[in-house]
Amino acid sequence: MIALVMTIASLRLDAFLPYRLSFTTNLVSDAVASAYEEAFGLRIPEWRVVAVVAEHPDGVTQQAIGLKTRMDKVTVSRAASALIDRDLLQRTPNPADQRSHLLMLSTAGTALYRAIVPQALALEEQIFGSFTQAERAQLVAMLRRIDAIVLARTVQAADA
Amino acid sequence: MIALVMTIASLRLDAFLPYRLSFTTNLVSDAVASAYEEAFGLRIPEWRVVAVVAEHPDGVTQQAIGLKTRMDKVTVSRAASALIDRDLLQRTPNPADQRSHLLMLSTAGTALYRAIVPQALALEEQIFGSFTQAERAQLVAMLRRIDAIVLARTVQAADA
DNA sequence: CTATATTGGTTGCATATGAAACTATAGGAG
DNA sequence: CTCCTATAGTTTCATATGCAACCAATATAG
Repeated sequence: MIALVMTIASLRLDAFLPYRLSFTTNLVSDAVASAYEEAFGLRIPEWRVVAVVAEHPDGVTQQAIGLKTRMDKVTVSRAASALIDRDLLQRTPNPADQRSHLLMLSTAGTALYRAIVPQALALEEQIFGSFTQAERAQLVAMLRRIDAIVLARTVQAADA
Repeated sequence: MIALVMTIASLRLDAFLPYRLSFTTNLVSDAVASAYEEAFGLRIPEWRVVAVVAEHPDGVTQQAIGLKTRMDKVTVSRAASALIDRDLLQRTPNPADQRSHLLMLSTAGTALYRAIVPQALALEEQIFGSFTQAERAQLVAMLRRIDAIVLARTVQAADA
């Protein structure tokens, strides 16, 4: 006698990778966001702009920031103007293109950045402290693999 | 002669784990969200509610859904009413507590769910197809470790 | 039993986010 | 050059999200 087993395709949300990813990220982002907000009055997009600008001592355009972080140009624009209003960021003319400016940290912005970095690293340590360096590298590698796949998929979709 | 090396704490946003996590999740969530939206007219919170309800054939309360998914009760409430408006979800009285209802899928809701699951799995396959089962398990395990740590941290903070 | 505190869920409001329209500058094509 | 198209950035508007206030039902203290 033959046993015919009908399997209905099934899914446990709890084990569904996009869900798990989102679940964890929300937890982490909330923790990070409230830490920055509380300690420095920065929102996440602002912190990101500060970080990217800090990594480009010769100045970056908003467009470059948006490209790198995949933040919407509106988000970058608002984060930048908030930072400029607080004198943490400076605009200097971009000799190569007058539509844009080069953003650099002001003295105050540099000081703020120097103050944030240790706290950011400490927070990362609090969360990932139990991960070995190998595990962290593994996690980052997997995330980057996913990035590459989804980005390729998106480009494909845009072509079609 | 002693070389004194001053190291300023430094951080590359690109290698900062909370950032990487958020970056990847945004990519994946956008892809998933547009797939569901396009194919079924569901937003992510709605899809999650459908999925959780499907896993509880005897009914679940909104509160239980919120607890499990960590979605805000407002988000759950709105997702549920949208689904009820579309006759995908039914409310039945909760004998144990008259403030809440037990949510179950309607016939149409069950049919929708059966149609979504294969697509959701296919999408997961598109994104994670190059991951072995071991790698997927590893990724999920890491994410759950992070969840546990952040949740513990949050509870601690609430106590303090 | 009442009176009070708590909890499930909804509604209202305030904020965050992104798409689309717009402005100003750049970069060709003729 | 002049015209046309494309791009950097801002503004406007529509939508998503979550906190706070609220209502109704429940649990607890006296």
